[in-house]
Amino acid sequence: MSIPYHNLLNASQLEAVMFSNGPMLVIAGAGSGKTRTLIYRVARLIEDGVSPDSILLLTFTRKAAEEMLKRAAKLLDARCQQVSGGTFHAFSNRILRKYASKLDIGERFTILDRSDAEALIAGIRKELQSPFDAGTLPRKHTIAQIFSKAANKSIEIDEVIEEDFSHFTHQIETLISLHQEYGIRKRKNYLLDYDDLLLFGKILLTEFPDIREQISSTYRYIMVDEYQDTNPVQAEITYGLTECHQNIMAVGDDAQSIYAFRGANFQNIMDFPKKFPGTKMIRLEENYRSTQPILNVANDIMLGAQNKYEKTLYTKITKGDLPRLIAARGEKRQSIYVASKIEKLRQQGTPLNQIAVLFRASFHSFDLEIELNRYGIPFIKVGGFQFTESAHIKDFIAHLKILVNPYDQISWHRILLLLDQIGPKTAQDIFRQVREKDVGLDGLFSIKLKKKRHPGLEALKSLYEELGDSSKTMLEIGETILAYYEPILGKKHDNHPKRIKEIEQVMEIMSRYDDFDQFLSDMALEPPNTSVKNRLFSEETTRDYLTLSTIHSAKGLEWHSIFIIWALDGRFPSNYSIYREEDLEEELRLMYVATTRAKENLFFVYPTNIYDKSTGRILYRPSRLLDQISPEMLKKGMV
DNA sequence: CCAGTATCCCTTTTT
DNA sequence: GGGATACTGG
Repeated sequence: MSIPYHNLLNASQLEAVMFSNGPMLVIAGAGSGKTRTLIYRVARLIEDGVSPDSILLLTFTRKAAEEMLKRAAKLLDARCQQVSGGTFHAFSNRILRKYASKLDIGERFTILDRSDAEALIAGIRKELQSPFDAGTLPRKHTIAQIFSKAANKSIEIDEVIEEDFSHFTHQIETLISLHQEYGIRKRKNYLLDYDDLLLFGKILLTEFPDIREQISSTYRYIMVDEYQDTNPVQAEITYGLTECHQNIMAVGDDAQSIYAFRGANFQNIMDFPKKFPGTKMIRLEENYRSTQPILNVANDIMLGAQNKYEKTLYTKITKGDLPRLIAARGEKRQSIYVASKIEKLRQQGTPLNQIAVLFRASFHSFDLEIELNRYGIPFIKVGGFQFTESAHIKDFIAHLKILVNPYDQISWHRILLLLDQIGPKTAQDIFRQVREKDVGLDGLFSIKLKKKRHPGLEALKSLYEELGDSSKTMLEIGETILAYYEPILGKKHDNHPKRIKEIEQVMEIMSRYDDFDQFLSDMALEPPNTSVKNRLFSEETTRDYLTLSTIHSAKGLEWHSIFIIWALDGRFPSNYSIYREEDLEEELRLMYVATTRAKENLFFVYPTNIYDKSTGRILYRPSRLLDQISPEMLKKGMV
């Protein structure tokens, strides 16, 4: 073997890397070299003659998978890049396209993102909302949340409502029929939401033994990263994938489970050895990332949790500065403190790409972004609103989507509402006609309406006439659509040059694809997620960016210096999550994840004298999640 | 049946 | 500060 594994890995890591066949569970504390272990195992398997395309690496984001395989390739050779990797959703999407006929879902189905799903729900909601109802139905956002929770936890709608939304119990009947109708409509029009991808993927693997065998003979070695954040459906998929050969390596850390809100259950980790008898258990506890003072704080934070496995992180890096807890008088001072401190760190030689500012919710960084601009500090922001969710991008993409799936009701609706003199009723009528004719996009050309002239509709017809009868490349199609859309955009928004630029960026991404199906899937499942860029610096002039990120999006990453802002009681944890024990524990784990991202410097910063609208109180106390930290382990300050 | 305006409510995290 | 809803005029 060419790689000197035993020189490069500690005993437990080595054991995991050398393990070959059968089930293995690696419980890996934060910073314990979990990613490293996965990478080395990929390399080791390939070096031992396992074919790279028989390995499947399931991770939380595509980026994580790509990053790992790139590192594996560096370690061994380019073969590692042939390993299949991605999210459960992306993997399900792949097998569903291939075996669509089995489930009768149409291989060119459309993936509904969250707002598409909500739009579909809103339509049905309107139809169902009768004047005889006692109250109004929950808003579309809430309804989608209920449906999604049911799907992800594999339970019924009424259970979810009784457990988490008991104030809607009186509307359970209506919500159940709304859910049924939602399912019918998706099926009829070849639409799948995020949850359907997993659900149908699971069905494929559990109810069709022949397909399960085909798939498992392709993928002989399954690796699942972040297993603590899988939900019951994903667990079923894992079981299905490995039933024939039992070659499964799951890696996770119960203390870092932060996705319970979407059905994840770290019970999956506990159940693993029961589900796979003879599981090899390996624990990685030595931390290679952070200094001991940082780990002390992290360990103390977890003291507050009831539901956990006793575990204490330790490191050989005993020296280091004490983490700081800074009170700032007001949000502005918080922003100024953070920005100036970052500037100072940069002057002392820490590159910006080694610094991150983390926060609980995406809007927490708004004020800081202004301050960073003032200081001329370039940054990228990860998490929160994606630019693919903004209206103009969705409009543009909708025009492409109906080329692939002409019965995509949501996209039709979007496109038609852009036109003058067409509102919800007319749009619905047009879609109904297209759908009933059942001749694909051609249905558009024989629409009959009461009004004689519809200039907008005529323009739309000629757009699709142009797109229909030629052998245009993807890019040319995009340009044609943009040319059509630009005047519409101009009428709707004042800042349309900026929006056009963003659409051009999307076309740039599109030009790297060979077919629309893949492009559209990726836009829904793995959109480019670095949204806001500091406009003072274009991408070309500097590669050194500060990172602003939600804690959720920072999972698995590390930086030299970390600032956790809005560490204010009432914001993190928010007032919503302090009532239920399990909610509060998830916040605690979230704080734990945030602190363990830091290698050398850690700053908790909170503004004081913040008026809270929802309670009418003034917030001034540091986060209760920090209460368990012994006073001597933090250096306190005020600015 | 569309489009514009006034009013009330809630405000997380992601595939 | 945005979204859903209700109401009004065309």
